[in-house]
Amino acid sequence: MKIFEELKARGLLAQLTDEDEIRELINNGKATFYIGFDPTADSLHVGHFMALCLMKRLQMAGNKPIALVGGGTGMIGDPSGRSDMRQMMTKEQIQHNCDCFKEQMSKFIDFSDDKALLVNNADWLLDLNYVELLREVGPHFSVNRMLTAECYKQRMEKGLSFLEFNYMIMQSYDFYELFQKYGCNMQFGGDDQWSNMLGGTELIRRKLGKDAYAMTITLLLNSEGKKMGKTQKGAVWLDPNKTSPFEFYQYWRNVADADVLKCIRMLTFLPLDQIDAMDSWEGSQLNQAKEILAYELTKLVHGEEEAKKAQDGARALFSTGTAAEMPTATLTDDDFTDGSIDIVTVLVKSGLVPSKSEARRAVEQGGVSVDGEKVTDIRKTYEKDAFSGDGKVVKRGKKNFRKVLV
RNA sequence: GGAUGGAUUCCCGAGUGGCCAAAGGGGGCAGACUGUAAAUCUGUUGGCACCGCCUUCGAAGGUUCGAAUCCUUCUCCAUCCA
Repeated sequence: MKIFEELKARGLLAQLTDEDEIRELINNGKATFYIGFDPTADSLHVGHFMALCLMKRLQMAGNKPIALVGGGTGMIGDPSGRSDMRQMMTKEQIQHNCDCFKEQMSKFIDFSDDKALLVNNADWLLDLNYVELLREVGPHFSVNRMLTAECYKQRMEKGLSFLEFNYMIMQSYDFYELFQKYGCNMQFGGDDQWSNMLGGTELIRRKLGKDAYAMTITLLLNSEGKKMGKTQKGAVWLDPNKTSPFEFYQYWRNVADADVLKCIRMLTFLPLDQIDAMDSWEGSQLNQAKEILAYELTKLVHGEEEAKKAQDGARALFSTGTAAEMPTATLTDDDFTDGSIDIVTVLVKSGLVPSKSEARRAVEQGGVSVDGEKVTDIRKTYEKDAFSGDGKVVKRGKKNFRKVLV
């Protein structure tokens, strides 16, 4: 099976400008393609991960990827699919985020020997002259048509600033620039980028009279239609300091039944026939598929060793309630009064709850246990010695554990 | 620049002088049931020294015994006019 067919079978392809041409190019390793990453945070997240995997797959098939970090476009902020304006970032922030991106990307993509490129659009966008740019590309964009673009739809109701309106032009200019400089003939990206990407192919056609192609990846949505990779606390990050391998593992271990196979298909590198075999799994067997998903993804992002640790930790934790692998918290002398500490304070200090009120509530509702024993009295106290040695395993709810040491 | 309407707790959205830490819904959290799933049911959802106190209803002032509610100024947003 060729790469194009594989991508299709995995359900990764959303929209394409010219299916036959794109198939021809990528199946024969003739594509030089780029994917843009806007530096909105100091770490990549799951959404970026899909794009990186796509790059990797295509690179393995002999195509040349260009990873573009949006040091320039980040100054503007992409309005696509957003209902309000992004907070403006300072140049320093953007630069910092770009640096972080570069480091994380190099773990996935092989940039050696010119096999892939890493560029920053700040290098050409920041020096543009306003009037010159207007004259150069302005005539090729129809405002009427831009306004009907899907990516502005939500903003047409709530208001769209001129700043953000220009995002599409900047992104189009990127493609135009890369096309000329590196012979980049394709752009890939998330499905929400479709209109921005088309802007680029149009610009190239009008300015240079040449063809370039665009293709989007399906957005990873769960069965409820929400974007995956988000938790209550925010995104699931690829940076182990922001989302620990254990948390990362747990996120995927806990996906809904309806979403497991889709995730395995779209995110992992497991062979398709193996995935097809899982298609008929149900019940507890399907539960195993979640373990596979979690393990495979953790392995891809954090390496085999971390994946093993996370898996062993999780298994032990949910079967016996004890394990070496779990987040720890250390109490200091200041946390104890007269050598003892109450359960409410333990919960807060360990980071299991954000406030004492919530701690109290958790205990009162029977959601707290220490070393497997349910705690129901909010006045329960512990001596300092109790935490010495291996410490105590404190649990809030079903899935929140913390080993508390002294 | 002018006119009108609006800004309420995580989100949506009631509340138009005391009964308001603020209805209702969503979401979150916890419990039961389970498969670390979904659905369902129950409880809970500002903080703390928790039958009490403190801080919250865009911001700052003011009226009042008492304000999310009334007045003044300001900021931001939406719609219409220019």
